[in-house]
Amino acid sequence: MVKAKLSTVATSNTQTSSVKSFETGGKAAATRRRLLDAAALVLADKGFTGMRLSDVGEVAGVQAPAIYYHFSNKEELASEVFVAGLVHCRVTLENTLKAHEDDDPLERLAIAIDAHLRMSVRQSDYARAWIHRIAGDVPAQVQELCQPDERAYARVWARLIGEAKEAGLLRDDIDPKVAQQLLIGALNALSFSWKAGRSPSVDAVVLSAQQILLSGLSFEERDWSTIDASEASVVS
Amino acid sequence: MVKAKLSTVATSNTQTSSVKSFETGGKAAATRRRLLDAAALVLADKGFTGMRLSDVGEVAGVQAPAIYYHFSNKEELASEVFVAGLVHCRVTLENTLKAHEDDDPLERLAIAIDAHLRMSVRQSDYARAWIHRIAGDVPAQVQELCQPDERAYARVWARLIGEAKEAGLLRDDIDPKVAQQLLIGALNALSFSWKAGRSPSVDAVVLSAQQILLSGLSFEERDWSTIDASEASVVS
Amino acid sequence: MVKAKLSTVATSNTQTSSVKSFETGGKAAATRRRLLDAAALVLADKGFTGMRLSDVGEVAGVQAPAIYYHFSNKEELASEVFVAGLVHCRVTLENTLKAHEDDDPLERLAIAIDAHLRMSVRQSDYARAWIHRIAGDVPAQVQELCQPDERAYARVWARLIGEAKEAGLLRDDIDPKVAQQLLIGALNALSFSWKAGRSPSVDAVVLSAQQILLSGLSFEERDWSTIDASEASVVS
Amino acid sequence: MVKAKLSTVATSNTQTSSVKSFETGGKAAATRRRLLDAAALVLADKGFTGMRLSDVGEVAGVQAPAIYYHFSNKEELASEVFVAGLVHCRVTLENTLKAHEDDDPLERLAIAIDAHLRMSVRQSDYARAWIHRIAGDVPAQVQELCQPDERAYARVWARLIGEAKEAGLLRDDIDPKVAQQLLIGALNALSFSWKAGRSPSVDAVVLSAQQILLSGLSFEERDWSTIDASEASVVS
DNA sequence: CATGAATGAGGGTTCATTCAT
DNA sequence: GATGAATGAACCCTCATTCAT
Repeated sequence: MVKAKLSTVATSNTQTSSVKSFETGGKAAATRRRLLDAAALVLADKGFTGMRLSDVGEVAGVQAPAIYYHFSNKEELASEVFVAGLVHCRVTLENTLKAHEDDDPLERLAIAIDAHLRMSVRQSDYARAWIHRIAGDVPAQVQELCQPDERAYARVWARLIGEAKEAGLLRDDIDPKVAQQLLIGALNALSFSWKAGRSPSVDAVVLSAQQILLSGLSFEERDWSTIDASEASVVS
Repeated sequence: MVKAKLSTVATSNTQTSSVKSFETGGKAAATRRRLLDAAALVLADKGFTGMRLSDVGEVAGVQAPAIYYHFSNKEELASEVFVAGLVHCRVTLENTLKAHEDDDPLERLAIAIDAHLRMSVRQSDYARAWIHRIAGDVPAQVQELCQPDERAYARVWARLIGEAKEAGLLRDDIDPKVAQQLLIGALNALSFSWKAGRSPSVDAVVLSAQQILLSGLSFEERDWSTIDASEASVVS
Repeated sequence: MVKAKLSTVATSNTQTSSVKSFETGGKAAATRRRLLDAAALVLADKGFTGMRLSDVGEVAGVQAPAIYYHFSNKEELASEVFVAGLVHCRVTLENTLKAHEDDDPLERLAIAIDAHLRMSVRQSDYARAWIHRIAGDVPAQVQELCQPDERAYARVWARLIGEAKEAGLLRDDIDPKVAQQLLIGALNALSFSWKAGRSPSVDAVVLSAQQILLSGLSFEERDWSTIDASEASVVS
Repeated sequence: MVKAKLSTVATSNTQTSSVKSFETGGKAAATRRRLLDAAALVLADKGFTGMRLSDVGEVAGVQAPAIYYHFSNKEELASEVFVAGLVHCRVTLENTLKAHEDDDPLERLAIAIDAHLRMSVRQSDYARAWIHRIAGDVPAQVQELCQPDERAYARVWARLIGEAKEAGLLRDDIDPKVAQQLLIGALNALSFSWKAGRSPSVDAVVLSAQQILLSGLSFEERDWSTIDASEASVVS
């Protein structure tokens, strides 16, 4: 069984697939990728329990048992999708933030909000897949496999909020943990409910979210409409 | 087959139970209630797909097939739970707001936040059940049955936000629809991740949420720590 | 799930089934019995791995999933058949021997040979089922469940051989353990290859087996043709 | 597709392997042999139904599909193993007996018992494989392919017993057919249950078996402990 | 001569659902 | 009003088998 590194998969979603046979060398890797993509798509709108391997196979253009050539079971397939999504989001976020290392904490938060929203809204089923995973329908086995990456992703946000707090930019009476969960929850809800065509533009969503969340977190009054992290998110 | 109207069930949860045998007359209604309670509990932490009728039966103290005497299928049972939860939340919210009709829009929002969080965190499996339902694992049939009540609940919040906007209390550059989704999403995320004992106190969560969301939505700077809707939420 | 005691099942095979509803009270017990009978039949000529639950269901007159109402899985079903067979054989053997407690060891061995052969050849699929189990195709889980009863059955024979040895009736140079395995193996082979109509009569098989094995084990020269345990084996 | 005659394979096992690359010319034949050896090993302790081609491949050091270059399906592979085992046993036995042509029938039987036991216990997975096959888990197709060789092997024993009977050495009241099945069954049971280290020595097993079976078959009282066929069995 | 990749049939098992009692 | 017993659809997964390379 061929097993590509997760990081490859995680970032691959944003690349054109026309070069796959050149880069990854071989049918297996391509099929594996298609299966992950398919699983991400299905997970994104059915959740783990609702995902049938036959659906995944159909989307990927293979029979269901072919999945077992590439993954040892449903749990492993789903876990890899979740992990790939988490890693993709975190890496993208980290890269984006690295390009704004010298900005002040609030601006960095604004950039993070921008990046997270654009990723989950526009780009990847992987991101939507793991956002769904919050429902308790994920078996313990999968939960364990994802936990390290979930924590890693959460730590990025915790650090951002921590920076703001240390800089004295956070309102009093705000519990940082609550702030963090509220923040991520709010962003996920937005990406979840966002539907192309029927929702405000992504730009509008991003701007509103920044406005509300940053003014909410901090005393500082600024105009976030000039911040843009979109060029950075292309990096990955 | 005995079949109570949905509204009966929905609102019954807000009444004292001492009169149930008088009003609804007997064993059937009692079992029906136990099944709804059981289903709410199971839905709250397994979601629709993850809920097995045998689990519901076990919690309710009956065999699974007994469910079919009271509900025509799994979908109907779940729908009634969701609707009951939605109605309960909406009615409670409306009652609470009615007691603060003369307060200004931001205070009313603060009260709504308080009420919503306390309901979902502390009180009812019904509320937690429908909050979970955001995951797409609910069949279309169920979705349709719940839609009217979902919309009704959403309208309460839409009105609150609308009032604030008309009063000129909302920041510019904030799309009201986005604000609404962000708000509810943030609250649901908080109730979702809240775990007795391991999380900050409910009071702390409420306060932080109010602080962030209200300062985020409005230019006004206030201290929300004095607002308390808890006496109102006891009404239901 | 209704669960009859094994001993009931074990001995039930030799009773007329016309009274089952009177004795065991209920459809479940009857179906359970039919399933065990069916499984015994299938196991007897396909072995564990070769047994399909659909076959068992068909023979028993139910659908395959109905098996799960009575047994928790294939292993449990098979184990119960094996154990029932073992218990049936052992109990029958013990009862038969009890009726010949005062006979000398060789006569008791002759009686045991008679009983074992008649049981496995003529009466029960259960006996044939566990005789087949010698093949290694039985999962460890099943093996463990049967081991106590296998050992108990083996001990009966070990005791018989031990008695003969202590009475000085066993030839020198015969290892008792080897003798025991040879004995049981020989009997099982005979029951295995025996086919109604195409083989010598059961009486002839029994007589030859006694002749060979007892003369083989002991110096004593006797005529075993007068021994008959058949009346005893009706006991169970 | 290269397809060696069965007899080639069957007898090849009895030749020294130092010349194989010369005689059979090449990689294909070597792999074929490895596959048969592997299949014999797996069949010996899992039986036909329990044998997976992937297991065979793994033992042989090739992938499962490679089997299809050498055999047309699972049944053919197994049949060749069985036939090879049968032929090996028969040829060895015949050679051994040829060296004792002038001995009296009982001595020849003693030698045969010795040879059979040592072969199955010590030497070959092939022998153990076909002994297992007595379980009915072998499909009809395989059964048919093996039948001629099974009969041929059985005839060797039938002849030995026939000789004894004609020489007046067999007890009365012994059916020759029953004697034959009892004999082979007993030997197979012994080889089956024999486990290196935890069982009596092979010598002890052989001696006990001879003692019991020969004294059982015949009136003659002898001491079989001096008979030894081991030098003959080296022939093969 | 062998592998990589995939297929298709089928097996065990789960679960919503039914129906007689 | 509820249970006991069973059904049937569907799911995950295994394994013999195929075929291009």
